[in-house]
Formats: sequence, structure tokens, C-alpha cells
Amino acid sequence: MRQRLLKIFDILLETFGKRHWWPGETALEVIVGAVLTQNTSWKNVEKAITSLRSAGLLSVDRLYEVEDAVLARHIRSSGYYNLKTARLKNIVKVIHDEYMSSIEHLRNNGTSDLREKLLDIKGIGEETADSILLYALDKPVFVIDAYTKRFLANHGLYGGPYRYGDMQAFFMGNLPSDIYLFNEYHALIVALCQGYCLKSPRCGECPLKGQ
DNA sequence: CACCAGGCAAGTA
DNA sequence: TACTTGCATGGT
Repeated sequence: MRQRLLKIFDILLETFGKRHWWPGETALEVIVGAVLTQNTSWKNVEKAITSLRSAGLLSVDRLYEVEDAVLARHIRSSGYYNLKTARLKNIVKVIHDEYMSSIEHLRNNGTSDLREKLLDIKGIGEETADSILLYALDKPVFVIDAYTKRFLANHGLYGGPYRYGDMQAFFMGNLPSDIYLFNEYHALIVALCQGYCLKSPRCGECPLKGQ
């Protein structure tokens, strides 16, 4: 299975190229994006991030201080703005109060289980926590989402159960623990599903046909 | 008009 | 444990 998953990765990389998920952005922007993109298209999230950046709000301390109503106005385009305002405030408060507003301190925290720490924050579930761990904090965890589930179900790689932890264990048990690989693999699965498995499935043209 | 998008928490059975 | 529902904008 290990070789099969690596072969699939090579095909996806060849087909779609590097996805450049969250390159050249600050870790805080990644964290904000991870929350804002919950059940929301990335396009709508980009507008919100741009608005926050223009307003000079993309720092832990500025986000900590800003009024809820003001924050909500800037992230309006990403939907669920009242909910997401509270969720951003929740995680920013932890970074501010417990890590001196430093993402580096959060990243380098080796004493407690960082994943559990994130999951304890209201509004941070497994996918958001793992996206933050992988894409913002450079931790080797495999991110699972609705696309990943569809990918596993559609390609006969895995028989279930289709629970988050089981699917994650499948990938992490059958791949080398590598930040770059986990980062790119997840993004490539999304690209595959968006191009071939989503609306009007094009399974006949799927680059993984026969794999 | 309907449906979906890089989920989560709270409620129900 | 396994559903169901509210949250909300913007694109197709």
C-alpha cells in the first residue's frame, strides 16, 4: 500500500503540479485562513484576509484587541461571520494569553500535546487543528477533509471505517512522516476531486484510472 | 430558483 | 455512537 500511495502521489504531482497551499504567507494568516475556510470556498476567504491585511489587523495583538463587530465586518465575505469572529477570538486569546502572542512559542511548545491544546479551543475541530499543525506550525500530520474521504471511497484504497482518525491513521501508517509530502498530498487530493470527482464526475478521464 | 464550498458544536435518539 | 440542525456569503 505504501508504494501504491506514493505512486498515486507521483501521478497527481505530475498532473496538477505543486499546489502552493499557503506559501509565502505568515503562520498567523494560515491560522486565520484555516478558521475562515470552514465549509466555505477559498475565494470568499481570500477577500476576508485581504480586508484584514489592508486594515492592519493581521497580528495576534491587533486581533486580540479589535472589537467583535469590526472583525465581523472584515470577514463578512467568508460567511458565518459572527460564529467565525468568536472562533478567531478564541484561538487568538490562547496565543496571546499563553504564548505571549508568539506563533513561534506556540510552534515550539513541546511540553503539552499541541493537537489536544488546539482541539480544546471552541471552534477548532480536527480538520482545522490539523491544518494549523501542518500548514502553519510545520508538524507532520495528515489532514483529512470531505475530499479526502471521497478520494478514499472512490478509488478502492481503503474499506473504512470512514471516521477522521481512522482515515488519518491509514495515510500516516502507510506514508513516511514528511511535512512536504503530507502538505502536497492533501492539496493534490483536493485538486483531483475538484477537477474529476465533484459535480458532473469525469471518472473516465481521471488521471488515476487503473491505479 | 437550487446547490455547494478546504467544518464545528449542540441537540436528539 | 450516529444522525440532524444552525450558521451566511458568494459563485455556478
